[in-house]
Amino acid sequence: MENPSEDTPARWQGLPSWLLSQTANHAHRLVGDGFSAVGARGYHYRLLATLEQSGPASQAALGRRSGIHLSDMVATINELADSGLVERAPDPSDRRRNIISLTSAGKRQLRRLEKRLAETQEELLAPLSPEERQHLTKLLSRLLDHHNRRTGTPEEPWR
Amino acid sequence: MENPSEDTPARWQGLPSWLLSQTANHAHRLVGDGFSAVGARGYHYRLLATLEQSGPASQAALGRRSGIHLSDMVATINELADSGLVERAPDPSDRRRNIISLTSAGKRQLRRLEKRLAETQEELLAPLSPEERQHLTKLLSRLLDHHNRRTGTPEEPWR
DNA sequence: CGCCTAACGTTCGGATGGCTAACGTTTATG
DNA sequence: CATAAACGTTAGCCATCCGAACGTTAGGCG
Repeated sequence: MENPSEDTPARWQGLPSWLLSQTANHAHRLVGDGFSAVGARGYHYRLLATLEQSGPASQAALGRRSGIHLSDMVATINELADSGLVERAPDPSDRRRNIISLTSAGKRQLRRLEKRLAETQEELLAPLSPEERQHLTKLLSRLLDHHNRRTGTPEEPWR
Repeated sequence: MENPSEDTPARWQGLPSWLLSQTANHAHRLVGDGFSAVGARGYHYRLLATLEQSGPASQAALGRRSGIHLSDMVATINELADSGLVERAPDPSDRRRNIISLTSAGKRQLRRLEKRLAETQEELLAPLSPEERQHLTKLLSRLLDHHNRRTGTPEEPWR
């Protein structure tokens, strides 16, 4: 009795929101696998990359720049600090703050993660030609921009 | 001290995997908001839609068709059954199975969810022209197909 | 016929990413 | 000085996706 319709494609499967979610699932899985092969996950990469780019900063500032929620920052920094990839030091000029900085081990880990990430992009976009990849990127960027503007912008909202 | 680089875009933000994930997040949020306005969530819609399309079936069969994990099916059906949108009856010909069927209230709910979903697509794709929407859909479909083939195909794996 | 495997439903729990609420400490501002 | 704001922290929720385990029931095969 489970055979009468095993070939019906289900109508929602053509919806952009569905395609987007599912494709993102695959991407998420690929990225996650790549990261976990090096003992990390998305937040770790985002934080390390933000740190390298912004330099040492307070947790709150890092949260703003990386788009990681403050309450998740705590755990993320704990994990990275436990592995010696990051250092947490009190800010002498403001005792509310911790100053987080990248260690050299952290930099090395970041290099590894970037490598994985690059490989993942290849795997993710395998079936598309270079032009198609570019086109997809452009379309997605426009969508993202639009919605980021509608919702509180994640980057540079203050200026 | 948090100003020196508030304008650096962060390099990962151009990666397709990132664009995909973030855009999907927005989509997910939009869809979820639409659904929750009618007291439902994604799994509910997927199950109801699958039910209408396949007709009554066992939980395992529905799980296969809808792509919902068996262990999540239980809770989903419980919730839908509690709201009277779905009925769970033992299969007289196989005592291992429950036969799940859509009630008329369930059909009505499905109509509502479909309406929301359609509105959401509009909202999601607002900044794109019809041709661009089509192009995006096509590119995503190709990606999804590719990866679904690589991973265990979600639909019709047995045939 | 009996056994063993496989399918089914169920419960429990984990991972990831995103988010809210509360609270104490510290700084800045009116 | 007093009040407001920022900071870090803890605790918790939600949705989707997933794996492990277990008892029950059917089916296939010797």
